Amino acid sequence: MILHIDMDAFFASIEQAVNPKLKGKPLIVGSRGSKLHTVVCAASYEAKAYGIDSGMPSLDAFKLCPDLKFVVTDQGKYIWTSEQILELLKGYGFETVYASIDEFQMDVLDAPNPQTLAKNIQEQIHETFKITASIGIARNGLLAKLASKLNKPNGIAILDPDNLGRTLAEVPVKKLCGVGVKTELIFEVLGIKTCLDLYQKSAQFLEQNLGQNGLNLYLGLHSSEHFKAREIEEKPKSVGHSYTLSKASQNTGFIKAWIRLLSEMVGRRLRQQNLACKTVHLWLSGPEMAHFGAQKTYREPTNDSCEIYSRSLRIMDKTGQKSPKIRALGVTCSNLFPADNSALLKEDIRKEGLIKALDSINTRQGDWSIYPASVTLTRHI
DNA sequence: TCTGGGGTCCTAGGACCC
DNA sequence: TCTGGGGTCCTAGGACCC
Repeated sequence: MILHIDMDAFFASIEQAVNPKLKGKPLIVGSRGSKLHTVVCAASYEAKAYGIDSGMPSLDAFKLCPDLKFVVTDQGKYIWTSEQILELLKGYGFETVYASIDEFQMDVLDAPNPQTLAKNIQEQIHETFKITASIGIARNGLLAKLASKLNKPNGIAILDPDNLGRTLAEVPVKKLCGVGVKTELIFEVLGIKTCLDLYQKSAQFLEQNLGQNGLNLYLGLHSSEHFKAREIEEKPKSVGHSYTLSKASQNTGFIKAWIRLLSEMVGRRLRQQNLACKTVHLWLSGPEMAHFGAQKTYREPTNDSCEIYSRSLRIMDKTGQKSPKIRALGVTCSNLFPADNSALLKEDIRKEGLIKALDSINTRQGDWSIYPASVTLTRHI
């Protein structure tokens, strides 16, 4: 059996646990400082009672509940808590993996009473962190994850041969991880409405109609395979940052300053993790240009923000437009390798030394103590 | 007054090599 | 000059998740 442990309103619950003034209050956590120009990252259960949920524009959330409390995300705090929870779970002696920042899976093998185990885990998490978790139990990861959503918050649900058919018949297929808007549309045409409808289709039927995605869903539902371990320590496959401007801009200098800033942020993260990238991906979008994205792979890996910036600019030239109207933009680096800090040329050695010095100033004095002057342009217009 | 930001995986076609 | 077959890497874009 697999236990899927899903934290309830994770970010919002942590903020309430840390700050007693927020306890019992409707609260949202937003991804950015300007509280009317962001979307809801997490909503406390008090906020959910007003119909607020993650993904909703914060403006709409404030309309539903004017007294809403607002907190800006603090990723460091959430990652730290997530790691602590993983350690706690590993203490039970079963193989446990990280599924996302607020989800964990535990292979409890043939534990005699998984429900009691789940109850103990919930209590220990609550005692330690003052937050709650919902737990799903089933014979594989996909079903366990589905089960964890059935009794939220602070609930336990088990899917076993006794209740599987009955339960799946009540759950819309959209609830299943891997079924998004597009897949749901295809299912509608095929007459698949509930998870049970999907469960009863053959592998061949699903592969014919949905290709690999269909086959994966079939396997996810029917296999009793061991979950795919994804360790928290695994290195990322890409690192990126993006930003949406408050209104579209045609000012090339301003746009370039933003690309410089995003390149700086990406470069810093690469250096912190001792990685370098071969591929740089720049994307731009605006009212007249739904989405322009292009990537380029270079022979030499880099984690120098300046180099990432100039590679981005070369991609920008490919838009073929002189000064396009831009509303949102992003810089992402992929094709990651361990950084090789052994420059040979005199000039490269100097450059490496300079970057190291700047990074150490920012580490000691706080982020953004020192940064390229051109970045200040992002604030002046 | 329009809905952020961080990711992963998959597919299909082109370029190029042997 | 034209033809097969096998394989890798790169790019663009789609779908999905938290």
